[in-house]
Amino acid sequence: MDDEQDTPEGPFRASSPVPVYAQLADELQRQIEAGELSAGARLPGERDLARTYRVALGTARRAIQELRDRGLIVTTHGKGSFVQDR
Amino acid sequence: MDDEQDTPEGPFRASSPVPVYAQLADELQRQIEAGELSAGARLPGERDLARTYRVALGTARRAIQELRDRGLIVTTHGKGSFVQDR
DNA sequence: AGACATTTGTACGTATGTATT
DNA sequence: AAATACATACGTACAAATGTC
Repeated sequence: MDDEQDTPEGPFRASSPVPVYAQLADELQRQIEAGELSAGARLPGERDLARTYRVALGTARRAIQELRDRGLIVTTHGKGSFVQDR
Repeated sequence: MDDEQDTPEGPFRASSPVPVYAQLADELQRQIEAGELSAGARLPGERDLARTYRVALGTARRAIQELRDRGLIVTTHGKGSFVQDR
């Protein structure tokens, strides 16, 4: 079934006390810990994430920064963000 | 002479290999290390910085984030950014 | 070398929400 | 209640790094 990219995946709500960027970061962390995103795997691009989860580019970037801060991924200019080992 | 707030202070140039936000962070770090901003002192607000240095709000915020990352200041919601001891 | 596509980085500007005083 | 200040969220454009052809 190829119904995964048009599923809204979200929706994240701004009314939550948890910021949208943190909700997205949490969701991605869940995917990493569930093994849906394995170590070494590349995350979807910022724009892909923004589209998929219906958030602004800046919000997607903020979520990615959050994951970097949590030590879960490493980002390289021109390449993408990759899940860290451990 | 009170000519300090209308002096452009900058100007920072986007043509530099050093990003504008880093140029601003460097300038503020200089002021801190020169004692122009002492430990415990509050930095100008983000919007003040943006106006004074003629940069966008987001760029001023980025510079402040940079100083946080460098461990030079601490920011508190609703209060401001304060120079750290040491 | 050069062109091209993809992806992240920087910089701009605005509106609204939340915390502090 | 009001003023001030940081936080979040939106959207856009161009620059820079990477990889491929």
